[in-house]
Amino acid sequence: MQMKAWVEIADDLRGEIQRGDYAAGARLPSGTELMARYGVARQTVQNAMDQLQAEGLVLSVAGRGWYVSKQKTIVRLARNRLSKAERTAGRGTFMSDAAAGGWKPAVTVKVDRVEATSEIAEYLELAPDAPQEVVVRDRIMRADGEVVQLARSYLPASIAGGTQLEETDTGPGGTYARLEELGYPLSHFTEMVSARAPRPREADILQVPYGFPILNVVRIAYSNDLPVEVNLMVMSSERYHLVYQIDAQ
Amino acid sequence: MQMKAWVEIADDLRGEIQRGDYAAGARLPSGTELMARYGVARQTVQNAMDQLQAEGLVLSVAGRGWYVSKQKTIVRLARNRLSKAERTAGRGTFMSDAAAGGWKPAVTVKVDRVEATSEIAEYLELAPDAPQEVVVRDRIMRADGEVVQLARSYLPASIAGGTQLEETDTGPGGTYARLEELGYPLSHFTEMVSARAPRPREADILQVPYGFPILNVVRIAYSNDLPVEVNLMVMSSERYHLVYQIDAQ
DNA sequence: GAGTGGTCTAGACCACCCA
DNA sequence: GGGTGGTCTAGACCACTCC
Repeated sequence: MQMKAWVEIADDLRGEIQRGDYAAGARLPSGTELMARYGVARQTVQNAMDQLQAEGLVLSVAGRGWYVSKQKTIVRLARNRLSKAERTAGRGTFMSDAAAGGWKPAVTVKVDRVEATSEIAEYLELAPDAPQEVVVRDRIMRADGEVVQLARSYLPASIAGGTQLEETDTGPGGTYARLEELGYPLSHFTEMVSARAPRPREADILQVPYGFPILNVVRIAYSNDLPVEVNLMVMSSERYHLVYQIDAQ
Repeated sequence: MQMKAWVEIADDLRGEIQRGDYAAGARLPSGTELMARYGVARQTVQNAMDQLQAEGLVLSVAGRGWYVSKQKTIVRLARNRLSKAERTAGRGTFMSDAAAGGWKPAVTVKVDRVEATSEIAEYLELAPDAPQEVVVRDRIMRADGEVVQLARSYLPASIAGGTQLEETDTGPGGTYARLEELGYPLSHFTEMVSARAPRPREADILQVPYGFPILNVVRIAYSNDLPVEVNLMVMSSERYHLVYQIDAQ
């Protein structure tokens, strides 16, 4: 009936999970059992389970079995995480989320200085004849020890060069607080959200299954229509749900 | 060196594509060629290509070959797509996007009336003792004939029942214009964005490869803190990039 | 008819877990 | 040591495209 055998198996198991036949955390039938039940080869069962993992329903534990994944506490990005109030309260956005979500944040930072790629130059609206040097802040964010986000920020060297923005620790309130002190009051941000499969390297770092999609966010910070920072973020879609509020005007 | 053979192949080809060895639209080496080049089995090459497809870099054409996917025109959702100006101009949000993007929109609609699930009741903040009946508007959106978005809206029957919101055609300005006429001026919207692998059925409808992630958006429309509509949207992450603007306050 | 991508099978090997 | 998930191979069949 079905064109693809593994689709039928995945549909069956998904239905059973959603109907509550298997509770969260429960162990699913083993590969050998499923091979017998459906009369298919090992790889076909594997394909079905890969699909359910990519959907976020199932978690595999090597040497033990497949388990119905528990609903992880989702991390919400509220509107006011970018508010001036949070900055003056001395919190960066990630710390702000952590405080709201109740988990223990940790960040490792690496700072560098490079020539902007054409993509970055475009985001920062650097004129072709202007200096193309940018400060790069590379960050790995952890929640309760687990890697949940990779972020890479670029700031024009003409603004950030030689300031605390080139130190690993940007101090209370983070990058945005320092930018405002340097005479660049922030007016607004744009965030562009997209999704894609992780590169194998990203999947390893974020500790997500290979097919599991990641969210890609490009945030640009503006000071009166002048772009002062662009931040490329990659996060596990299992851990993050992004929330935005829009006025109806 | 690499643990997984297909990861190495995928990394190689990704590098070659990004370095520009293969232009957009160009044909990649065939399966037989890659099997010979890397000394691996057919399935291993297939796995590598599946990965590159999920990343959105490669497109397969059955019976012809693998091609570097062209950068599709991205559909941007600007802030003012939900603005009052667009509504009074007689445009729904999808029509608004179409006008901005320059493509030909088409929508098929199915309307129904059902009991709210617990998820929907929660979004609409329906009290347990209040009537749970909701009007469901099921929509398939096409851009230039291609399916790009599935949307399912729920409105409390106490608001939408017996009105034009239960017709397939909601008239100029769409659902939101009618809600305002019915005495529910819109104050703001919340959008919650997440990503996941499509269910096989969704992948077929949206015409995306199986591993290719989809964006999941839950939009709630509020009239002075009263939720009047919840809209569950599913869209191909290949076609959609979501843009939000946030004030720095 | 030859070549292509896509799917499935049978069998093998590995790393891991648990009794 | 036996069971588990994960990966790879060799070979087969199918649908499709192009000549």
